[in-house]
Amino acid sequence: MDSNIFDKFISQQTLFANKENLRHNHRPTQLPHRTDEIEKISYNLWEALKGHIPSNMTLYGVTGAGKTAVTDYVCHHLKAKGKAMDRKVEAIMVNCRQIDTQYRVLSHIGNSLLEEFEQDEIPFTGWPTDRVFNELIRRMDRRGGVFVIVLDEIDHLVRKAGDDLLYNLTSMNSSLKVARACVIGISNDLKFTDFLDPRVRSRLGQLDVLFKPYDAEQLQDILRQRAHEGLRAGVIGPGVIELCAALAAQEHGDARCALDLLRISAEKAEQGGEKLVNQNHVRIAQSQMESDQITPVISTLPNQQKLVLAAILINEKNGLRNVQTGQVYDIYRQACKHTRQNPLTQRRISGLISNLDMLGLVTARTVSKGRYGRSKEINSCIPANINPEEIMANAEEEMAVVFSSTYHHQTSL
DNA sequence: AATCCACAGGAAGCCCGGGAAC
DNA sequence: GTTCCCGGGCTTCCTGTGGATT
Repeated sequence: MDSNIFDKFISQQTLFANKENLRHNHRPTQLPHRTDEIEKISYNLWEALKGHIPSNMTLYGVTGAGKTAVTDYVCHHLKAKGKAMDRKVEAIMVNCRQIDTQYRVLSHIGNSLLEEFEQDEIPFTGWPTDRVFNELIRRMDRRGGVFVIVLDEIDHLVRKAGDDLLYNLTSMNSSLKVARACVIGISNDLKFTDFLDPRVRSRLGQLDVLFKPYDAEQLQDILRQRAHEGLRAGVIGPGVIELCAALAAQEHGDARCALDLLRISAEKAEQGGEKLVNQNHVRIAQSQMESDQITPVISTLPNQQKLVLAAILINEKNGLRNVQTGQVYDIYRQACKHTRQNPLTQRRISGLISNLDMLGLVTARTVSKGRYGRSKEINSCIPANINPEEIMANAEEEMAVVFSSTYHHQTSL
């Protein structure tokens, strides 16, 4: 008798009706508590269907407040209506966290406009940026119609690469002969326009939409609606939705987080062969999510970054909190000596620490200690249920040796 | 009020690897 | 080949700074 390792999963009954519906990047049929925002955005984009140029927009709000989902939803409807009305309307969404330089954004948009018969992709490097820009203009004109360019996580790009891109994109209409374009910027940071050139600021901020974070009750509605589409009827135990919503509400009302919690909880219940998702599954899901977020980030860190992180953790293991940059640098130098590497400069390490801060692995607050200088107070934010040594060990063997030897060498002092 | 610590963080420039164009 | 451009990692040099101490 053949037995296959997958057989047991086939016979196991699933709690999901359609798991996709519980993913945060899924486009649901409706978005509860966002009717006003949808109304504002769609009213503006309605211009595109009339062949006019819609105003540029900026959407603000914390992560998981539904900015991306709403935009995606509206753009989807816009394109569908454009097709139905035989109007040329194109919406292009770019995530500026992944595509985070001017060159890459322009070439990405340009390449998404490739006609089927065309082969000439814009190369990922090599061209001068203005040539990429001109090529983009050419392609847009050839296609014609109105283009809605959505730049998600735009604050990230501006911080990193400046506002040249926004300057170029918002003044695009003067270069375009046939086509028309408008820009929608999506930002997690309310004050990101402070970094902008005033001209760009006024052009981009023609229309602002503020997304308030969801409160716990609104999150419950969202979860119920998604659960209705994604899970089988009656598999949710008492208090589960409420708990997911409450936990996510603590995380500044992050709907993305709430959905992940619910989905992973259901997965946990299913793996356990249970017919009902209970609150305990939510707790398990929550702790798994914490480590799932952090583990891959650490293991893919470049070597030097790992060393810096190791230096911070070594301090922490010795019971030192609120460590200063200089202290971290000292330990880092020792670690380099230990592994016979050339240490980088303190200036660079300072930058790497800020980097770790942005990744959420540590917190680095700049504080002034008066006479005793101005520095960063650095603390790790790696949850207790994660063993950093293990993650480092999973990464590269060389690095593991570095880490565990410095780690133990230090702690034994 | 002046001083001064221990850095922060900007600016400029170098070097490298990748690629295009001539 | 040579010469151009982009972007990332890094260094060097630099000016700026909050607030305890003098």
